[in-house]
Amino acid sequence: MSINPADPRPPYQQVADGLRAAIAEGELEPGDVMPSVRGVAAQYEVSNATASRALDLLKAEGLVDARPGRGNVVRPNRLVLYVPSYLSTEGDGARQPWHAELEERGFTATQEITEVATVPAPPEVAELLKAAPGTMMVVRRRVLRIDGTPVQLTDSYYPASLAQDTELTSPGKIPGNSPEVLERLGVRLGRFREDLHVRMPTPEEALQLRLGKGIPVVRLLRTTYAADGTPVEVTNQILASDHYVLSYEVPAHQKARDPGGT
Amino acid sequence: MSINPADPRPPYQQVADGLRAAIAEGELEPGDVMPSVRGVAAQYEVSNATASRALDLLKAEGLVDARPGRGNVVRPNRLVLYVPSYLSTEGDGARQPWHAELEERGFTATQEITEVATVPAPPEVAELLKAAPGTMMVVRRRVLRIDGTPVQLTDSYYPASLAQDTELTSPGKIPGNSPEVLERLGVRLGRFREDLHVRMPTPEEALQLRLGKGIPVVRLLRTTYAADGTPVEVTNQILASDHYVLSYEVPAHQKARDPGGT
DNA sequence: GAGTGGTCTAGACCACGCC
DNA sequence: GCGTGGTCTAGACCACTCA
Repeated sequence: MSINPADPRPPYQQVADGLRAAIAEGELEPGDVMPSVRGVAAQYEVSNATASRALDLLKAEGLVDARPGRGNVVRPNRLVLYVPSYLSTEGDGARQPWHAELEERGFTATQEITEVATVPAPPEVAELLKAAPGTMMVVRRRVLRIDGTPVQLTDSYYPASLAQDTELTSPGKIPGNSPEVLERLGVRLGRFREDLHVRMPTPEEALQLRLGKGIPVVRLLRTTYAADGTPVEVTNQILASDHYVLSYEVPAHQKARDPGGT
Repeated sequence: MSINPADPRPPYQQVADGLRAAIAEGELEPGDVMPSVRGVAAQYEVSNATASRALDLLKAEGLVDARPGRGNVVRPNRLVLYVPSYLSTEGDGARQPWHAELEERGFTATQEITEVATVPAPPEVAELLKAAPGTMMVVRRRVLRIDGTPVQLTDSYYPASLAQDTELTSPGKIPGNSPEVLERLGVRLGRFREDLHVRMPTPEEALQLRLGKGIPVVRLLRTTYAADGTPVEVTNQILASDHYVLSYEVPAHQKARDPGGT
């Protein structure tokens, strides 16, 4: 049970391989504590720092979570939010909105409005709203929490011309989700468009979403269009990826995205 | 230009902050080489290892890419694939499939079929295809490359009953994308469903997709349903996230996914 | 208090890219 | 050959958790 000096792979990677295999083969299950840094060092006959480096690798892969003073823990599966972009078109008519489903499953979903302000639109938002850069927009920032842990940062932007002197500028919660609110303002809705980018979090995002090492974020830019094609809202969401499965349905009469061959 | 011992944040993070700020403020642009490890160590008056650790952090964030022998480079933006799940429903009729768009932009898209085999279905695939676990399926594995660099690993599974003795079992390329092939086999298509998971790559995936540190992957599970609701294909894709923006359109008469308040 | 992870230092060797 | 990143060691201190 030690490293192989003939192997071209550096020792810390060999150690990481060994630990990873132990997880893959079920010797260690989600929630179990890993052998300690010093234990690993002794077992593989490497220095303390090298063992620690190996564990760092597993953290960066999202496999392991460090709890200082307690140990390194095989990361438990955290997925709770299964999020269909729109509810099934089949069968049984109107279902509950997804956050109600969460409560059925025993979770508590809360939302905090952190800021409501009128600001110059960020360039990307301005472009999606077909406005000149720097145009003033109403922004509503909020944090969505499941059982108290933040899982989503959401900034919604509305053209000031649309939102001024409406409930959208009020600092408190507004009943209904944003499509409902827009319809209440007399907007006939046309379609939504969602652009997804995936990347590692900024340190700020990692802090706000309490992300462990090795957990990416999804940046979801949703543009809401009125029936006449005018964009009326852009929402910039940052999702903690370990809490989400995003699900989309695409009707078959549209073309799918497969590359040429099969 | 050195670290602050009074700051509770460890030195390597302070150093990382300094370097990150230099990037954010445009002192360093994408493609520029960072100061060397030894240079950073001298500048901030920390040990060699600590400076290296700071740079490791930036790598894990996907901000920096190491080129041994040359230096650490501010990661250039790599996004090339803007991928609408289906083409615009507006206006100008049939457009080119997305890979043709790529070639218009001067990229070369190639595809290699790495394996065609009949295997027991992985549990997740079996479930989506509403088959018993372990049912035999035809799998077609392929790698999609842009200008030679692999950006997507794709495994398509078909029920053996459907695929047996058809072109789907042939080892070579099949003309047309998979919806076209399915229709050629007499399947009337109903809808597609795509489930997206985001995580860090396994070492194997990182190797195959040549991923730098700090680049997550998207796992996209697409199920194709026939018009009668029968699932006829499941595709398991692993996407290099730094090459993709995924884009979806959702008609407004469906409900959007916004949480309760606004 | 014993064990844990997190961090640091100083100095060393290697492989690689470039001139 | 020189500078680069990558890695290693040995030993040290801190903050935290748990009993």
